[in-house]
Amino acid sequence: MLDQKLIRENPTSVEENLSLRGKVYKISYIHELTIKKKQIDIEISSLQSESKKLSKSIGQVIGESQNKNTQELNDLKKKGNEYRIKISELEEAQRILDEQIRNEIYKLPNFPSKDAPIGKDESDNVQIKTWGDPLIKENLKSHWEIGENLNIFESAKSTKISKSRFITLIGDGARLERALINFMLDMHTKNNYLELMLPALVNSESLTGSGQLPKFSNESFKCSNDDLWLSPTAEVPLTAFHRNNIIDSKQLPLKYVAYSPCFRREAGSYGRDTKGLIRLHQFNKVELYWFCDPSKSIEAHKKITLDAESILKKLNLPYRLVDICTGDLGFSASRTFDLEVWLPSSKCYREISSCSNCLDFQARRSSIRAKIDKKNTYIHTLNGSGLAIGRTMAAILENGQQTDGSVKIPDALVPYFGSNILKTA
RNA sequence: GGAGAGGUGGCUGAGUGGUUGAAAGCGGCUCCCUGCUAAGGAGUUACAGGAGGUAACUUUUGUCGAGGGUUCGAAUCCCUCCCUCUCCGCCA
Repeated sequence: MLDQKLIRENPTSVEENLSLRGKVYKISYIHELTIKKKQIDIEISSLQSESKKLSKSIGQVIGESQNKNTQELNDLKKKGNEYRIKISELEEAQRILDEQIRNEIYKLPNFPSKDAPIGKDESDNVQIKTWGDPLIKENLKSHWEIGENLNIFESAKSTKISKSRFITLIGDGARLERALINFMLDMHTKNNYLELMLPALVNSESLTGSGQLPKFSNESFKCSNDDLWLSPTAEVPLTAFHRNNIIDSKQLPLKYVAYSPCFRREAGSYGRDTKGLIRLHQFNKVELYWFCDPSKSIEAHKKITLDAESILKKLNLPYRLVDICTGDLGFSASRTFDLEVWLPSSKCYREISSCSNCLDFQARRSSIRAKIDKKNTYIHTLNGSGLAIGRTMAAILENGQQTDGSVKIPDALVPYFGSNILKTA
């Protein structure tokens, strides 16, 4: 959420900053609302002050006299009643205005960072570096072909169980998924991340706090009988973990790692990535998350990205680092580095981690602060996948494939998987 | 799911309509005292927001689980919701 005070006092700069996303944002309406609301806030406060003094004086008069029905008292009470009516009218107006402002302000995305490359869409993203040698050969199999041959996952039965875009992992496939989760959690906890196992169902307030609601209600699954949704990413409960908290600034940065299943409706992506492990309604992910001092978030963003990268390096998977342009930034992000892993069958890099600095955008929505220099200050939040498990498995299958149809397991994973080769039983 | 009991400051806990943001105790902080420690004494100590000031600070509002209501005035009375505990039922 953007700062309401900034919208009220400097609407032009707000519009300019937002327009870096390559779209026009008109905020004159919300600007007027914030001005009106401020006036009402001031008026209410001064009326409350007068009314409070009056009530105290009534208390005094009653205390001093035996007779509780004097003309003086009745006049004072009458005056108090007038205050009460006036205040409640203003409070009603304030409530309506506040709701209108929230409705509007919650739909405004975060400001893009000045450091992010300016651009319209995906095609303007900037490759910062590559790591490893991309495997380029003819007759390479896709991961779903490999998976089918090895019988480690399948879709048809899963479609019967649920619908399309669900998958069942079988035997060594399930084992490999589990190995990847444990491997990543161990790596990150050794690197001073505190592991959390969070609720997979989250309420509307939590989704609003991290930015998924109200604008993207179409992208998550909702439980019809409750105010609960299937969490689309651990970023949601992680942000909500400290909602309405004032964190001791000595504890910053707080670094968390959480494994969670993620559920996404993938509305609007019909026909894309229909095969394999790339785009599913349910997938597993290990998420990294920082709550940090606002003055240190740029440095923290580099670190969280390095921490995600370290997994790809350990697994010896070729990847590249991409600086997401202003037009392609997610709603809550101010700057995002994507890690894209090489998928030889499609001869391209595919996103496997997205590391974002949200500045105080989520902290403001979720009211997460720390006392810094004696003032309660919204902290900065950063999130990054470390990594998406299903896509990591896809990359391992494709990059490790052997001519005999087996798959070489990366050395770092062998202790977790229990074998250095994945082949038909 | 049924029945009952609760939710008050960092903690324990008093407070059923009036100058009460809240007694008392513990804890915290400051100072004093004895060589150090232990013990003791005096004082001080909720939080959040707004406005003003470079700042120390001043001022104002709100807050006793949350949100409404009654009243000139609510921690206290009424309603709704959330949460915790106990018993029963169910259950991994």
